[in-house]
Amino acid sequence: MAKRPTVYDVAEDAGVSIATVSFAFAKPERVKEETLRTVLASAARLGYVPSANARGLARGRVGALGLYSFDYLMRHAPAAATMDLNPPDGRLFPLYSDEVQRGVELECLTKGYALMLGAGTSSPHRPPIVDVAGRVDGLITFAGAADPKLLQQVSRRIPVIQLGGETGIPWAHTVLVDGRSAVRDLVGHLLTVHGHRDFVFIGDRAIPEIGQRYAGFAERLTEAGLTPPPPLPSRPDHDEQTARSVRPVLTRTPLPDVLVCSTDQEALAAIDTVHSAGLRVPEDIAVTGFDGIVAGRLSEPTLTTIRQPMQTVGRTAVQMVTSLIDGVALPEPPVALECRVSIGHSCGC
Amino acid sequence: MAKRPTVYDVAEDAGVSIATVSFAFAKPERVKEETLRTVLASAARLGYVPSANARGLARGRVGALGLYSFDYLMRHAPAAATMDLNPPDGRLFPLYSDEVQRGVELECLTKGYALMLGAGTSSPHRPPIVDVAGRVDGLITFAGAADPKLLQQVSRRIPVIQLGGETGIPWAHTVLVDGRSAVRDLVGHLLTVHGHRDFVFIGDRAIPEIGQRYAGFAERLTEAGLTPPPPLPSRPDHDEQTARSVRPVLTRTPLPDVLVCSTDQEALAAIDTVHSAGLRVPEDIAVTGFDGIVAGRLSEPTLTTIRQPMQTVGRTAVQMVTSLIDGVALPEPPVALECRVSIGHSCGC
DNA sequence: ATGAAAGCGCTAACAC
DNA sequence: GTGTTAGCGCTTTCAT
Repeated sequence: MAKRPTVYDVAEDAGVSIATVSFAFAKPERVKEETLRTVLASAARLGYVPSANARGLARGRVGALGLYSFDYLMRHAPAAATMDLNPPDGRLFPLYSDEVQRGVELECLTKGYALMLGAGTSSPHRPPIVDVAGRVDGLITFAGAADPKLLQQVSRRIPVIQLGGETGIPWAHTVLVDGRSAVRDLVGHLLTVHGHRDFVFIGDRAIPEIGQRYAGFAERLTEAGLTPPPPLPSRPDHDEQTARSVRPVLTRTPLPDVLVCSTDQEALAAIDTVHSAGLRVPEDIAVTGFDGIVAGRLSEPTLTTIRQPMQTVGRTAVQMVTSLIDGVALPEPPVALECRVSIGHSCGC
Repeated sequence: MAKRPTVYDVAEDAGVSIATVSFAFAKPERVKEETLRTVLASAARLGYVPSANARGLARGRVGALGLYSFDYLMRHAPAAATMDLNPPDGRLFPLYSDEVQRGVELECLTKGYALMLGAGTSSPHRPPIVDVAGRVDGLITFAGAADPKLLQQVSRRIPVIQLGGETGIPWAHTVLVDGRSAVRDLVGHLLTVHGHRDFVFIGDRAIPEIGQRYAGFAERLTEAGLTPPPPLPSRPDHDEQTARSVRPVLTRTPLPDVLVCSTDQEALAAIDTVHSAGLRVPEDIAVTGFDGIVAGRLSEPTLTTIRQPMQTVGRTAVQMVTSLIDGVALPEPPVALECRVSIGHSCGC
């Protein structure tokens, strides 16, 4: 690690100017064949690795995108190495956000962008999201992961794409997913195939995406001549909160037919709650989710859910930011990605 | 995106010098209370986002680590959005490397480092790994993912940690996993619990980690008075190659008792091959793997395997690079992480 | 075809 | 406590 060689070192070693070294790497055709060879040879011998930061500074573009996720990532760590040895149940990894991230990674690679994740030194005046933003040409963030005020500030510097969340925010574009009609389909399945009539919805309608799902739920029930119940409060990242909402429901007589949950994580928590109340899924009560995460396929019973095209969501986001970076306007109105009902055993099928 | 505000803009707006702006963010205590407020207010109003690149350039450290993975990531993408809607079988994601990556991500976050993934502009003279290396303070790479020559070159500039692969390479440190004794345990299980005697090993002994696994295999068989067979050629990322090695084995009379595979991916490919030959696992022949990936728990039958502490591998790597960055020498000799046998149905249990 | 020189945005002495 | 200034390593006109 002695002293990191720079253009100057290479230039001196090759007996040329730093400009020539720069050209040798950037526009080889502008340099005489022989000079090129000399320069490249010196570079290789010295172990020259160009500083992408300096290049970024000089050019005004660094060639990297940023992805900012929830910090509850942190909570999904095995506490000790021995825990890591027991096959995990998928309740921790991979989650929805991980599959989206994978899509982002893939698209970045194909497009030749490096991807910057998470964040650094949380000095009081430089919050993580700002830190990431300062390192990249464009930013993708999960809705709700960062303070909207900061996001807005960041969006004055670089394009920002939000995954999920409200559309129509002037300073951020979003990738849309059509959860509403998928939930309509799912409720239709529960109504017609299973003959369910007594529905419970679990989830926080205040989250825009969940609001859409609830809308689909309510619409379909209304069409069937039923009165949609208000949603029961719950959060995907808070199993105990979900349990608190589910428990009272399980004492009703008669039991409702089905718990329609706004995410798979909540559905899995609900199933746990049902089980610990001594009841069975789906015999006593059916449960459905939304997302299509891996854990839903490892659960007992397997989860009936709605699958989002998670990787495609990530890829789409990358396509959107890179367009904006290149100064290309996004198509209006934005296309909403399609979801699909995925039948498991938890609905009674 | 108009014009990105810089320290100069903030300084002018706040009526101070750029140094004061810099201090306001870096060492707030060194600035008078009132000045601090003024500066922060200007910064907020202008939408100032500090450039991490410029800071990195000036300080000689950027506060980011790099992770370089296999480029066969690219092949693991759903070809179309509709494919993405069908619940995947886990054969594509998450793989071994994804779980390790997760560990790297988590540890980076807790340590306040940003994480740079994959790479960019493959100009002929700036290969991806060099590109990543030019953006970070330390690099983690999967063994075999990059050209050793380039790695060596990079290691002159920043510390490099290799995941798996040979130890004793002077220019790179590696995270060790004790696969050998775990395979010994697994073979012991197959010998004593199932009474197997006729073993087949599938995997490429030339890959250092796999070589270790084969060593454990051979040792344990020898102890039991059996003669270990030579390994059958195979690669984790090449199902057809695995199939070609397995097919001839299935025509032997009598059939071998068990196929001990060097990775889960090869084991899953082997199971497919057995099935398409019209045979059953484990009734006709048992199969075991190594790694403990998610797909092994979704397969039919579930896979008996050896679970690596994948997240811990990633976290350990981060701890190692950051130590090196801070100028702290690594303990000698390196500790090898422990693996554990994970029983599924594919061994006959 | 190659070199000289002016930045890119920020940090860190050092001076006031 | 705050301002001046010299770089950090590279790109990029503009000359030659």
